[in-house]
Amino acid sequence: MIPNEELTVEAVAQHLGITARTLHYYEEMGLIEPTCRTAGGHRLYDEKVVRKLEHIMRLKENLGYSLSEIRHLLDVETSLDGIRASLNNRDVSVDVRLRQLEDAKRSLQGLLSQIDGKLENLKSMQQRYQERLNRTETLLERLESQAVTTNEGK
Amino acid sequence: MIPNEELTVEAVAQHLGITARTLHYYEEMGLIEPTCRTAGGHRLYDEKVVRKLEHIMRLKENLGYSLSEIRHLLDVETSLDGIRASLNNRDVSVDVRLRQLEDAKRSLQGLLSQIDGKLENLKSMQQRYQERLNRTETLLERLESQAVTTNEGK
DNA sequence: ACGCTTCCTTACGTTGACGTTAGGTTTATG
DNA sequence: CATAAACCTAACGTCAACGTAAGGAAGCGT
Repeated sequence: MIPNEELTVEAVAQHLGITARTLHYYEEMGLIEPTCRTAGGHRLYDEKVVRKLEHIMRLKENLGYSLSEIRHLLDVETSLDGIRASLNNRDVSVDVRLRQLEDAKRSLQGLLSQIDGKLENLKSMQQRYQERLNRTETLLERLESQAVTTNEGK
Repeated sequence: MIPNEELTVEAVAQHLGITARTLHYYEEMGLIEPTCRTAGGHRLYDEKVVRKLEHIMRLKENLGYSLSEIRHLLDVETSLDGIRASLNNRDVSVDVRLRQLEDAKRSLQGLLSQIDGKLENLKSMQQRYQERLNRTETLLERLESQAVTTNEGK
């Protein structure tokens, strides 16, 4: 994959297994932006947006987040990056940055505790269904051997 | 919690943090059934249904399953229980049972691989956000000490 | 230059999972 | 036994997350 390649909307959509409409919708919702447009107005994306979209899809599919919740999280992340980038900028007061950082911390902690909860739930479900599968497999083997002997008896 | 207690629709809903409408809807979709009705037609549930509902909610919230997917899974589970219960019933042919068992096995394997995938995804997300939180916390501490010294200098 | 595909914007349609009335019945309680 | 609270069925409303269609412009291969 060539870096800085400019991808059309269909290219991105196909790569991610979604549709162009979804990209447009995410743009409407303020989740993504095309990196640039052609003279005629066609959208062009780059690798960075693709990674962001993969991130969005993980948040959706693994945590069941709504698009507005995802937007909030992305805002938190970019806010953090912004603070990091402007650390030696005297124009931003320390107080403002402290508030932003504490908001970000709370958001991240909330997210992490949700992830922890999901992990626990998933592990117990995994165990439960693994046991069920094991029982099913032993039962299946018993019935298979029974079917064989039945056929042999013919 | 007294076993075999008969719970009204509101009691169940409150216990689970959902609404009566949701219970009715799940009944419409074939996910649950009240264990019985009063003479006047009011629904009554027992502990078993409550556990089933908790199971349903886990499938929804942790795996993002739709109600029809959940219905399918529940059907598989009851089918398995049915086979187990009628093992010494000669009326059911071995062939039929074998097919049902193999279907069930496939469904369970699919579910388990989905769970595995989610677990992996969640773990990597957990790591990513944990690192982000750590960086945020160290940054916060740095800024806090900075704010303190600034105030001291006044 | 021309045809075909891709993309644009705008706008209405759809689907799942409930929420919300409405009008009438049942059940619990003083 | 009356009456308020909970419940019933049936039906329409809602919201997020897209799907789909229309009419026109842009890109591109030859």
